[in-house]
Amino acid sequence: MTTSTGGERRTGSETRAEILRVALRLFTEKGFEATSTRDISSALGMTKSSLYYHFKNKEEIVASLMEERRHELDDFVGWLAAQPAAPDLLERAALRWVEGATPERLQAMRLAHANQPMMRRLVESGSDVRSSFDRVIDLVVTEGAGQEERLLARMVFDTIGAALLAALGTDAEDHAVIAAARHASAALARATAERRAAPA
Amino acid sequence: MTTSTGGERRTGSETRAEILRVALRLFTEKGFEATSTRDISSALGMTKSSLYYHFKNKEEIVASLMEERRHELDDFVGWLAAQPAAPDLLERAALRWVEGATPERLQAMRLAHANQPMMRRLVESGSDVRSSFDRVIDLVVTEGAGQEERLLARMVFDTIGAALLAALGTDAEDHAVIAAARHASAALARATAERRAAPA
DNA sequence: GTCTATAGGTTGATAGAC
DNA sequence: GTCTATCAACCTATAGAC
Repeated sequence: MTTSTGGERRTGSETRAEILRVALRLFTEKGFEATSTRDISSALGMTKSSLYYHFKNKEEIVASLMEERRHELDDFVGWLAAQPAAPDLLERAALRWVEGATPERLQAMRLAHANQPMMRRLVESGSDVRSSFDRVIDLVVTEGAGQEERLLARMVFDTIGAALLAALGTDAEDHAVIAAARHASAALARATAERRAAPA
Repeated sequence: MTTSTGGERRTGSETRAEILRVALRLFTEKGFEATSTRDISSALGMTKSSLYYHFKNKEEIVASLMEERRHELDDFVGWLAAQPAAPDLLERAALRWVEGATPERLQAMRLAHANQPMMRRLVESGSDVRSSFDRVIDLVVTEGAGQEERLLARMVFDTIGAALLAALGTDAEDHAVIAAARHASAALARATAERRAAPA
């Protein structure tokens, strides 16, 4: 068992993972720009320079953090693309996405929320989480859908994000966040389906 | 008509408002820490020093930005406290809150979302938007409600936040965001009411 | 792999002239 | 009210010894 407060012995290959763990916490709590490389290294009991042995620069740390979570979404897109069209596809898919949430995904979302401007920069420079989400929406929305319908579909999928937002500053635990999100996804998806069946 | 790109003459009393307008845009786009006082001043066609005539420091600019929006929430709490208890109070109150959204409020929320860590610091140092929201939830939730019920009530009220999150990186306009939020609030509130009537 | 030392630059903020 | 000039503090990142 190693701690992040320094002093413990580390085997070489664990160091990178520990840097990521500490950086994730600090970037989420204080923000990317407000967290210096010194903050990270001293929390680990090492010097700034050692960080640069494991990562090319500061941005690569956060990029690595996000890439870990990237595959989950791609896998989900693969599954979704293989599903036959059906009226309840939106609800089924959203629930699958929400219920598949792991603690790691929640933490990554907290990181992204706490650092929106830097995530935008990261997207512009290559790594792309959001365009994969565009695909999800395309697959789940009726053809020729308008701005508002697409927005609502996004909300059905991102109830975890919404729940995390609502939980900010409270002591709500992960399981409560996920339970609330599942509830919200189901309610929103059903309301959307009813609206399709009987449009105004 | 004055522009933010500099060169135009300004009367003295307008300067403060213009600084706020430009800072709001930059803090939202690039983030508080990534926006230097030089960025703000040069966007206005003045020097950094002039900024410090109008504001004590950088943080006071963003504090001033948030305080502008503060009264809206307090007014709402006043209205809500005067309402008699009723089964549909949650839905009515949430819809009132969502439909009363102004473009200024949306922008302030975008600012807050884009700068979560600095907003937390700001809360810790006095100004308090979130504790007012606690009062809203207290007034709208059944007595002795658990973590999850409170979280869901928060989500019913913060569908604008959720819609803004879903709209990130898209070209969705304010009216579409509000329309989606209204729809979501109604659906979530109704589902919550049904659940109360027939608990699992 | 981790260290010391340091380069090279930006930042928020102040003093004081006009 | 706005300017010029300046500062100390801090930052990311690299070079090179061990």
